[in-house]
Amino acid sequence: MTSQENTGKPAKAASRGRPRSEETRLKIMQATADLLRESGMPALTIEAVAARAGVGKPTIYRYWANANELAMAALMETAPAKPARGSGDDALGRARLVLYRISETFSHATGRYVASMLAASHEDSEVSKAFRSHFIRARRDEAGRELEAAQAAGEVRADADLTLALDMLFGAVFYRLLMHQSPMDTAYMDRIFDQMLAGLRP
Amino acid sequence: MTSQENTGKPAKAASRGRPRSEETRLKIMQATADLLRESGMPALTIEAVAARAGVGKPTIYRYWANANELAMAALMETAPAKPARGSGDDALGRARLVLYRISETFSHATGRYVASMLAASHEDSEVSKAFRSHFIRARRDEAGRELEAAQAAGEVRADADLTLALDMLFGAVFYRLLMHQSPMDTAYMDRIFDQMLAGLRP
DNA sequence: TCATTTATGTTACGTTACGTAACGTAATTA
DNA sequence: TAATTACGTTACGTAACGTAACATAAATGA
Repeated sequence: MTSQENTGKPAKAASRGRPRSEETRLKIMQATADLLRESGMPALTIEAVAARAGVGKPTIYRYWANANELAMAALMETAPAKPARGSGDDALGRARLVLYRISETFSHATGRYVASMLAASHEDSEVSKAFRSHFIRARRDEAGRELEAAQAAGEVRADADLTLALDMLFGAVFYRLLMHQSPMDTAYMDRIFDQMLAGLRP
Repeated sequence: MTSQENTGKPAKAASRGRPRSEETRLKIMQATADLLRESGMPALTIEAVAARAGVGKPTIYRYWANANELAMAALMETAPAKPARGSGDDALGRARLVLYRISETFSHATGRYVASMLAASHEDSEVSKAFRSHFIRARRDEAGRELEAAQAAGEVRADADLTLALDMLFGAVFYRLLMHQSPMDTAYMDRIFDQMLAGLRP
């Protein structure tokens, strides 16, 4: 059994032998997150993580295929993308909140890593897919549901292309973040959102 | 003199000693582009490039600081982002052409590398800046000029925020490319553009 | 209690690529 | 001809890779 397609959280089956130590897993995640925050991706070597976490190299390789996947796993735990529940009064307001939340997530220092790792990972390992889903797909779906609700309520044109609208909303955020390196604030998010609405209103 | 901030094309001064061999430079660029296309970024080691190009390692290090910069330099030569001159009848039509051209550039196999390298490079070396400018800034400015012309001609609302519009147009393209991994065709570009226009028209 | 199974840490190993230094040679200018 | 700069070759120490072998620890089932 290779370590190729492993998310770090084993499939809980096989109740037979010695169980996977959750403590060890946490130590690895913590050491990874720390190293990443302190010294960035280039410093994130398996050997450094092993040393810092006080675990053996083979233990790491058993669950993650390379430093990249390790980083993704740690970022998913460390920088959780919380759903934007709360004070939205209407569907459009809640969709706007999702965008705010996205910009929060990615504006922090570690968020930059998340963003560029998302962009750089073309391989489709389990971890890679989970990473995408965790940080993007889930947010996008959330915003999508709100836009659909808004459409049902007549606040958005019935023939509007919501998929396209989502591409443009999320696209602007990431584009500004990755290509521009410009700051993200809620004022900017509002302008994006309003601009988009101008084209969507009945 | 370190090789730190070198674009590969020396500042042509110092007519004193033996001149930089353009042939050697080309061999390095070619080998880099080939390796990148055939086996991807992980295979792009300085040693491999040196061997393939038939040059010495130190020669490469004299002009590029690392494999990343080497790749960027090669991509700038190999996958030139041509300006979208031609058959645009009006300003908006020409802006649309720029978007087409962008999607062409990035839809090809090597374009994917360009895109993810753009996203991943946060360092601000000379090469990195040139890379950004070559593939993004220049295109964006080009499209921006057309939108301004359209605005002056009254085809776009006078109070429209063009910077924002450009973020959304370009953002959608890169978002779809990098985060979605979805195909880009002119039909999609048209939908993006039309959607945006819906919010910009007087 | 004891055999079996699985996870872990340690140590060790061969391999690859790094980035630089030293040297002799080639190409150009003054 | 002397000075200068570029190039290729060889060599070196270092870092990290990824894996193998081994002994040990922790759980299960008979």
